[in-house]
Amino acid sequence: MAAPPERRCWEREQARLKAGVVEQDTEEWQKDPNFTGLERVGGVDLSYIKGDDTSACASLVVLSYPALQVLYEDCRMVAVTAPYVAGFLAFREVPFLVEAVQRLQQEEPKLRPQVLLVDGNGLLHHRGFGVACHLGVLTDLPCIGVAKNLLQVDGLARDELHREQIRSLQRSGDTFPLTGTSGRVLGMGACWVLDLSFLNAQVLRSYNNSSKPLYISVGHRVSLDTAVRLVRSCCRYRVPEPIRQADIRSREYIRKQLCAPLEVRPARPESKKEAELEDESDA
DNA sequence: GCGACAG
DNA sequence: ATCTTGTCGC
Repeated sequence: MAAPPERRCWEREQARLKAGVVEQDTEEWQKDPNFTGLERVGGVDLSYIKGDDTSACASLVVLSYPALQVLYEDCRMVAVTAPYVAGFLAFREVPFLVEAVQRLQQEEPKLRPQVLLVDGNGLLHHRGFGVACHLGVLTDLPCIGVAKNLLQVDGLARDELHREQIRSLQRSGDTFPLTGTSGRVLGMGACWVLDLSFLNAQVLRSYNNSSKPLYISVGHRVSLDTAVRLVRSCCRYRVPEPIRQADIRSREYIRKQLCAPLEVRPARPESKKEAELEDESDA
């Protein structure tokens, strides 16, 4: 659990970093209706092991645009220290994501993404500084927050109004603003994978009832409008391709990681020859 | 005061 | 985040 002193420390850091957030388009391609000039879109994600709250796999992928082919992939096991607390996700995940970006810039500078899609929120956050803002400021990359669930902040909740917005969305086929009690638009809800015309009416109805929107918000150096347009153009399925690929690959990496120790472990308690065995099996 | 709460 | 089976349709 997060003790009060730690929490105050976090908030101090957030306040400091927030001063660096840019909520406007800063790149030329962002102002183009077709994103001319955009060639690489990055996605980041962490996957966790079921009962283990310290081991995770951090992944960063870079996709070509607009083809959305994987150009770069980096998966790495990391030791998570901060617990998951809603509103403090950045302090749990961001350090490893920053490392991944730095590794990419050092090893494959030509593959540096021009924008990052982040699993989580940006301005749609209790203090207007979610993980997407955090990562954007620390890497100086344009970032967009894409959450699969609504973080209830500033009066936003999964209430009747929210459900009605989702229903109306399926008629207009577009997006709806996430307006807080303060009157400020913190992000946009969207659900584009609605092309279910091939289903019969019965199934279509149940599918619509269970369909969930995406929650898109500004992270850094991008306008909300551009963020929504870009995420939409990256969606083959509900989750935009960069994040989806990062998610798939980090999960797969963990799955293999989980199997590996089982082959070595039952060998023997002696430690000397274990290193040799591991060397051989790795090669 | 209690509950709700991105991944 | 993670645990899980089948089922339906292209």
